Amino acid sequence: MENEVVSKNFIEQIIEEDIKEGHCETVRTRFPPEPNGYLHIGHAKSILLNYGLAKEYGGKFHMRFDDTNPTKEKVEFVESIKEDIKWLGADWEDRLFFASDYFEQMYEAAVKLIKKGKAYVSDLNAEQIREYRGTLTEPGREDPGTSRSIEENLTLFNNMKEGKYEDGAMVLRARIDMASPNINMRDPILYRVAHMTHHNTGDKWCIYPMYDFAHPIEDAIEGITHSVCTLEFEDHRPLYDWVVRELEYENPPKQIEFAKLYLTNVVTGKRYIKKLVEENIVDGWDDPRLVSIAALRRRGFTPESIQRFVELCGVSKANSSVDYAMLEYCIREDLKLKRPRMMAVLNPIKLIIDNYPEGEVEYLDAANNLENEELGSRKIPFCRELYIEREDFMEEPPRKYFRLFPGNEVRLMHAYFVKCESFVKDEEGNVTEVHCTYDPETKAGSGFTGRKVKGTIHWAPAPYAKKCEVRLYENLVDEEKGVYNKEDGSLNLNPDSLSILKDCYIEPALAEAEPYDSFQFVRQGFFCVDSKDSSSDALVFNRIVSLKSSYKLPTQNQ
RNA sequence: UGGCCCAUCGCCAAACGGUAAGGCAACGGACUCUGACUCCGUCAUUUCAAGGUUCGAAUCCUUGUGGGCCAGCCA
Repeated sequence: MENEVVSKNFIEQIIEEDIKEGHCETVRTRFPPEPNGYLHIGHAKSILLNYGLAKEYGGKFHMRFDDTNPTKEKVEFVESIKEDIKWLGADWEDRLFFASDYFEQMYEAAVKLIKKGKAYVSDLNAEQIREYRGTLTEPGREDPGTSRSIEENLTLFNNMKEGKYEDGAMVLRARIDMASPNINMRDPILYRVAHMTHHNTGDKWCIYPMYDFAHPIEDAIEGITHSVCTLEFEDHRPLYDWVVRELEYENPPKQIEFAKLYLTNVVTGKRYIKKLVEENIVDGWDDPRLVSIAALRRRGFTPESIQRFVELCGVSKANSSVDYAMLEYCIREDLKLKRPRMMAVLNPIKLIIDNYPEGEVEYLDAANNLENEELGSRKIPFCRELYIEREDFMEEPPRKYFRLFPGNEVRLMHAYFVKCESFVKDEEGNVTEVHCTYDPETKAGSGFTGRKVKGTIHWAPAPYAKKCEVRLYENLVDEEKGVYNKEDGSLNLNPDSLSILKDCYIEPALAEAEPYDSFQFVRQGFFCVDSKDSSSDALVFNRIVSLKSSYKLPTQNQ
């Protein structure tokens, strides 16, 4: 790991060049979300990228809410966003900012532009503005407002601020180039009127700056050196640079764009998730099948696993979609050595050891994680009646089936070898009991080497095991058909995305598990106590991820 | 059909004119008290295509092709 050669991504290369050439001594980056929704895995990339860059170059990372449009923003979201970013491990220390704290400076900046003849008030309505803007292939036309004098513009803009106009009646526009092939440069709107209470500034303002005007100012005020954003803002860079230049900032920030993170077979669109929530297809924005930060946390993902994932994905300008398997790899990798490996029987069937004395119990020693001694050990009661996984017994086994079947011997993990002698079926032909004999000489830890078995299965002691609920998850959407329906754009939902198993048995040591605690359930995967629906007397576990398996039951193959 | 951006293995992604890293996935095999882990091995004679420049091109140029973004008083 220490010797891992990690090649620099293109942003690091730009930064190193900038430092080398003396454009800056160190870096200052920021994550600037609008508080209008919940964060998801895609935002994690941006957060961790910006935070990581600051750390890597000994710089500072800022948290900044880009709250310039009160019609879309809510405090509820600023709180959830802060919580998610903290959880992810991006520490902004005392550098928490709000774009709205700079409204005064932005207003003054606008006045400055007017005085330079670089901005004017327009009384065109929204529809007219659109008409005048032209199209992708035709240039726009001059706004009649351009003929106003500086004094008149100053007065009008002040009137806008004073609340003398209705929403939409007037806007402030930059004077750039109505014929530019880049539509963002066709006299973009700088300020609009919105009589609306802002979550931070209340009713102090009734004019609000547009993103394109506000963002470069925010960056410049905070001394951001590299303003990292996603690809769709590439066309805005000339405008970003124009604002910074016209306002004559001394250390102009540099905007750099990278490609967003997309995951395969995952739903991130706000509209879609909203619909899923409303139709009760998912259990809120933190449903474990979603990839919002809150959902990943609830599912049992760790910040470390997400950090690693983002790191592994890399940063480039190519639009791409990362395989979900990569995320699974990262969480398995993170939990592998950190978590106890316990036994849980998800789909139980009784196993009776006929030659084990009735009523007797012995407490077996079991290491919690054979690959990490620091995790210690626990005792597991062992007795005559156990539960084993229904899948681990077959009356007529296929080839290469190493588990229990009549006449076959397997190891009960942490316990003894048992040999299947017989089984019992009900009237419908379902196996209800498997009967075995055990060999006392084969006790775990005894050093027995007399013979070997091919299979080791897990179990839970019937009288001592605790019943619980386990939820298994698959992709929310159909992997075969693709995420979206080609006809109407709706989601191709996977009907099996959630399976609830209510009749599961866990070994007694697991009874004390608290919300967010996670474990490996041996041979099954990693599981986490659900933070929403679990209680101490009715535990609910979420499967975070299954273990990899090179064996498929033949029945599953068809 | 205006402008900007992108194209390297199934999926990410390096390579910066000197002869295609790495990870995920997959597939063999060894090991195994998890059919897990670990280990060992396989996996791009070729970089969207065609031309050109060069002793030498994934890298530079040209022309195509494919994909993304832009016509909010959203960010």
